[in-house]
Amino acid sequence: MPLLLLQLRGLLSRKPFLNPCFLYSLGSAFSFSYIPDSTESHYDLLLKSADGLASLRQIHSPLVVSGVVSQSIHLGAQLIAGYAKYGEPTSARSVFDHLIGCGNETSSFLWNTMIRAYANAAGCSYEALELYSLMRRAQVSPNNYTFPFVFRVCASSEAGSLILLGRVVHGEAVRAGFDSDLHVEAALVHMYAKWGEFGDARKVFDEMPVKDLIGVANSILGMYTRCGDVQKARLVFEKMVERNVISWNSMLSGYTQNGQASEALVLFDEMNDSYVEANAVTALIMVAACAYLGSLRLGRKFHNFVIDRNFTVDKNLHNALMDMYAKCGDLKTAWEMFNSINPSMRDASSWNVLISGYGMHGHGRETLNMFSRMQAEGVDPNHITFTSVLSACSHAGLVNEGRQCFDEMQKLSVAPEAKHYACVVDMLGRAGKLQEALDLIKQMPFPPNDAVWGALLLACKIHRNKELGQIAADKLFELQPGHTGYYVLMSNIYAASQRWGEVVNLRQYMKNKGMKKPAAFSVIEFGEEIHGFHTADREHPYWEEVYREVEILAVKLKMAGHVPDLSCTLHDMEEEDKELALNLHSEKLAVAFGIMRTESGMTIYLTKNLRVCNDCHSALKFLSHIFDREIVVRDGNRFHHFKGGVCSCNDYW
DNA sequence: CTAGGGTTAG
Repeated sequence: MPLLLLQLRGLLSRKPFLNPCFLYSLGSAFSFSYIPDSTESHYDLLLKSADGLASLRQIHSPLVVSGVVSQSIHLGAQLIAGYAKYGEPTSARSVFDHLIGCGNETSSFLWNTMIRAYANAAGCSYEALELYSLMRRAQVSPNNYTFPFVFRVCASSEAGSLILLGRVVHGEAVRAGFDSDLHVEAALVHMYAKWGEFGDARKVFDEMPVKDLIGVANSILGMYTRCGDVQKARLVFEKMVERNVISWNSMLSGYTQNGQASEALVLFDEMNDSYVEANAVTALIMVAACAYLGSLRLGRKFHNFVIDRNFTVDKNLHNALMDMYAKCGDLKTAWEMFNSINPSMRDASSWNVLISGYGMHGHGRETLNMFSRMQAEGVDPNHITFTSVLSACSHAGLVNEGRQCFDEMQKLSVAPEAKHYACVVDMLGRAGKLQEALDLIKQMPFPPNDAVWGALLLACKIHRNKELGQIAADKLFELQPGHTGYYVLMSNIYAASQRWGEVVNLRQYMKNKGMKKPAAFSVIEFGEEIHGFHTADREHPYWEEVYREVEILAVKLKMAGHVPDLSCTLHDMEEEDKELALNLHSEKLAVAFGIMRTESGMTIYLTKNLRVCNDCHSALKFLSHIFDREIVVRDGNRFHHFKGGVCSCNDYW
């Protein structure tokens, strides 16, 4: 055996790229204990090449046996960091306790390492802060490394509102004289920015001696996008002296998260023209933007981008790509990507991406099949799975299946939340079972929220039920007094039952309160072009031509039998004006532009921020027949595939 | 031994 041992050591020293842990395992396989030289450098080499929890543990025991670990805080620190990295903070802590017990209790480095380990491990914020307080009680001085870790914990979202504690520690950093350290300041700005404490973030920022630090600005940029102020974020971005890939990614994701994915696309082109290289995170953000826009062509482009650049496709990116294909209607590719995942690695999130994708496109039966397969393969459905399946049943009008699913959910002890009730109310309501929907609401074990009453109100609008609609609306006006959509829905119900007085009252009320319907907006893309239209848009460069085309379409529609649905206009105007207003709906302008500018037979892809209205829905059905074109519309709620005069939603949306 | 972007799915 000594010979083999010697050979192993030889290999180890000559070929450092050979994983010593592998050799170590080899030693174990030949049933002898492979203990390298009891020197720090040997263990250091072993630790550096550890590539998993198992190998870490293998090195740990001889370290303890040989007693080396007790003398080397550097080896100990590596073990601590390693265990934290592989999600074993308890093991990390036992190493730390051992080292502290061996007379290293005054080493700031060791305390810092353990605090950092907790800060990096999930769900250990409390432990990190407790350790900081123990450190202080042990009279060990925190330093410029300690404070950033602590501030990061105070900033982490899992830790709840730790801003007060953060302020206390800030004071301690000032007293310890570390408040003018670059990293301490950056961490402070980040912490305050994360909690929306703009005044304090700004104060620290202003007092910083080195102002052009990229990190500081990135935090503020992120704060603005999280607060929904994407314009201010852009202002910070524009003012930045130096932008790195994180600045670009922050701005790109800021746009997507604030519903301006098309802006992200524009900015991405600018990024390409700059000297900053996109990375895998950039790709993930852009794929998510394409999913949001429902743009398969661009989504594919970014998928190719990932392949060309040889980016590592981790679980997040893989799921994001799958989600993009599912949302953009390429369910075949989404399905292929799903199948490429090792079955043992498929968890609820992978299944949910697929299930929600099939559901969004109105494939109710397939959704239910997936749902059964998921359970057959031993993956537990969670609250999101049930939301997706229930909403799929609703979209496809599969009422009995939906009821069954709702029962099953309770058997599987997934507690139904308000959103699940909202899906079931939506499903029953659309199917015309308004009374059953109301009965369900009354049976709820907790107070129904706006989503639940909103689903009932929508159903009342579809089925023109003023009485139940009034009940739902009264609740909604109480729960969400500022939400314009509910007032609009109720006024549609009044209009449908010719209650013009009530319509006027409601509109006057909205006017007095300064409430405005969010502006409708449609986007069309073809080739390399993307065009956006507002309702009655006169800013688009070709608006005059588009208006002429819309008029032509209106005539063709009438000839084909389309009857304008005047209830889709809120305004008490002349009938003729109402028709005109309908023609200028953003999706009609966009589709007219698409018909003008694309070759016949080409599929038209539209995205709209709000739900498509009745009149446009009917018009799009007729247009798909008249021009023999497929029209794919992603509205605020789901996808519609118009083909040959019918829509994939079966007029159920 | 230090930060900063993405954490999915409805």
